[in-house]
Amino acid sequence: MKRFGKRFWLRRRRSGLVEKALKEVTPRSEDFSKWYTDVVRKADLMDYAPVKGFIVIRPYAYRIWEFIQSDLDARFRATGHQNAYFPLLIPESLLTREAEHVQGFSAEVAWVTRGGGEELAEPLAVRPTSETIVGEMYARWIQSYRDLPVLINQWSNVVRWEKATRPFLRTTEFLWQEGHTVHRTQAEARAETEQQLEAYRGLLKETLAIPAVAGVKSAGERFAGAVETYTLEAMMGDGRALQTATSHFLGQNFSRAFNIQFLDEDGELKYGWTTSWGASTRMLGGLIMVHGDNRGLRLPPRVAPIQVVIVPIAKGREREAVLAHCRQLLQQLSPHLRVHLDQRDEFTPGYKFNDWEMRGVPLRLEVGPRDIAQSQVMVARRDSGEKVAVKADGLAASVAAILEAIQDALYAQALEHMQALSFAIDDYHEAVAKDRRGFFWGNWCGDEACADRLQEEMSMTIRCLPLPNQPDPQHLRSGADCAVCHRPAEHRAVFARAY
RNA sequence: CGGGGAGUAGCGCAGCUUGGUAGCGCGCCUGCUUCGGGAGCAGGAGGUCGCAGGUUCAAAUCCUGUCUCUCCGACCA
Repeated sequence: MKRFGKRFWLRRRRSGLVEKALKEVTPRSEDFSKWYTDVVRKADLMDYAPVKGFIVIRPYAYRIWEFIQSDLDARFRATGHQNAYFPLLIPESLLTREAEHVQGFSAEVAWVTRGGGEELAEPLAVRPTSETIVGEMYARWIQSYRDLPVLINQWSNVVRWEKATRPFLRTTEFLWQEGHTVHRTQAEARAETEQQLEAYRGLLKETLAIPAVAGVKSAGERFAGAVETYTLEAMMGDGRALQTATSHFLGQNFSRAFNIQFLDEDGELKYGWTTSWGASTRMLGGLIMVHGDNRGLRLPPRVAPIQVVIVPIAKGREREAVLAHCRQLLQQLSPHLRVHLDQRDEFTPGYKFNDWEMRGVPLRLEVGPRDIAQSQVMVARRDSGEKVAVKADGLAASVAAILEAIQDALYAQALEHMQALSFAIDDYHEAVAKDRRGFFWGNWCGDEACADRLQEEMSMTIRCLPLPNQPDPQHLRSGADCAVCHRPAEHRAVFARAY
């Protein structure tokens, strides 16, 4: 995707298109990246902070995050998890205890070396994730099999010094939740890992209207220190993949490193089996990139801070009457829905239409003298642009039904998009014909050399080895060879460019 | 971290080549008229030219450094 030079904009200016183009965002099809950065700023989702890679999450975006939080929190609680909070700073000696783990994170850890005006005896790491400090504490808390399982989640911020950052998708500091559990048996820990992946899948599908491919990460893409990493890969509007949540089976790697031992029923001292799982504010980026369009954001009703906006068409003498009517509507709908009445005097209805569309409000009610006279309101859907008259009688029910329909329609559209850009391939070069846009399902021999070749030649990675029930466009073809080296293949894999 | 592009009013930009009083559009403020897809007229406010050094009588403009954004790669949620 290339940027447009001065000549391009000069031409647009002369043609008179520039006025509109300046107010709108860059069309999505024209330059997806530019579109994305335009949208996150113009919809007041974020602003850049003074330090590289840090952003301010503005109230509108934070509200969406809160909906994600409460959804996940409910799911976690329903499966017996509790929230707790562990410290931000981790002593160097703790962070370095699990060999693979340190190696994976060392390059992106920020260190605190001074405090109270003095050099610290031991540098403190700003947590990039909390397995280590959690492990240290769990070792103290766990003595007996009767103490298991430990099912704790924490909502926190973490810092990873990234080289290239993008709003929400990859910021130096980000908000997330990280669950950390300890189990008596391997089977139980594995079940936990899968259960939490399902929780994320539920959030994505039911609340965020985002379909995803569930799978296992290849060894090269695995979380540092994990035995197995499960992932949900969603497809963005431009066909690239986004890892939206991960769930790790950590085996006994951390319990051995941190001495998380328990005396089992049989009198033997055993190491616990641990898991960790997380989802971050990156999901906000995914939400934007999956559903957004040329007019801006499109929010699924379940996470829309404002589900319904009422725009009065209040002109001349009828002004007060219309506003009064709108206030009444607001009263009527507010108990059931998140409704906002746009009473701003300084903007015309047309301006407000565009403004709320940019912010992704799912439904707009237009109320003018004509509607009042006919006992109706005009209802405009953000997802389809469709505008219809709806009877004032039973409006709350009608509106609720339309919101449900929008929620479903957004999921259906996203699913259709993912399916349309999912291809079965025999050889990785076939991706070129599709401009490398989409999920390419092919066989893989399991050799990292093939993954490297894919990376070098195509800038694509192995997103995951899909779980058995996933929507493979061609289903498993036994006996096929690796899409890269054409030796006998052991796995089915999804290849894609990723964020 | 490598390679491109860019930082001038809230937003989008011109001015820089050839140093000499900082501009335009939108937005903002006030007033009036408006209001069914980004309203009109009149008046007005707003800028340490990212930051720090240097050259010069004089720097937005030339030189050096630095910070930040952005795109394409490499590394990760």
